[in-house]
Amino acid sequence: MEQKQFKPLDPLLHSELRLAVMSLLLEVEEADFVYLKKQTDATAGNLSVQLDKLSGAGYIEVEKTFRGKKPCTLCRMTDKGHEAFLTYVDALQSYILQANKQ
Amino acid sequence: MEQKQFKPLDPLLHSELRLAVMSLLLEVEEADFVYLKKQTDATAGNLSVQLDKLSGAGYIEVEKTFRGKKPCTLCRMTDKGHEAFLTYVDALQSYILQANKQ
DNA sequence: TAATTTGGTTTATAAAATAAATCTATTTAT
DNA sequence: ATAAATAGATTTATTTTATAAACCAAATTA
Repeated sequence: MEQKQFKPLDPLLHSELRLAVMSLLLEVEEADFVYLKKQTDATAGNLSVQLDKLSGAGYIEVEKTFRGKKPCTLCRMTDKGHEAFLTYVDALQSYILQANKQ
Repeated sequence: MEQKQFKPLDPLLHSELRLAVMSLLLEVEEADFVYLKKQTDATAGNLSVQLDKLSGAGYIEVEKTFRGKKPCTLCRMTDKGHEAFLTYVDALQSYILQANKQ
């Protein structure tokens, strides 16, 4: 799909949960595991895996700290992630633009 | 992800190739296999599978005819598919709206 | 002190995407 | 006429992803 008409969709972002996480991190700049889990309504296992992928791609930074005695996993979007997200949103337009005109 | 903030994304449409096909069928109302293959730059195998899924969901109609002596697979979007596509595009907005504002 | 809850990770399973192989019929070249 | 190549796909196999289930350690509650 390297055609003119449709721009390729970054597979790392073209996932419901990862997209939701990135969307949240764009708003808040920093969020912990529990917050992300609640906002996305994801299971902990799924969230853990998807955060790993985003982190592995360098789209988010993950910092493991403690809040009091409990572990606390903090996430924030990197510049690279920010750029990738904007590129993804732009690419999406090539698929849905005429639908918006309906 | 049945939360208020993020609307669920129809898994049948949340696929690069199926989304591209639907996007094309929204424009042209009717297209054959070869045209869809060229416009999406997909492999024939992949396209065949994804057309089956869209057809199985009732999002497109597939008519097998002949053009001269060669087989010709015609596709068009159904009302159900049209509705699903618009709903999908609307749901997407809940993930990417703030990005558009950047 | 025995459950239960919190905050996760790891492993296993199911589903999806992609690629490779195959098939039928038709052209084109020999 | 026959072999090789092309068109238009489908089927099967492989890889990748997503999801769910199981698990773990520490902390809290009963």
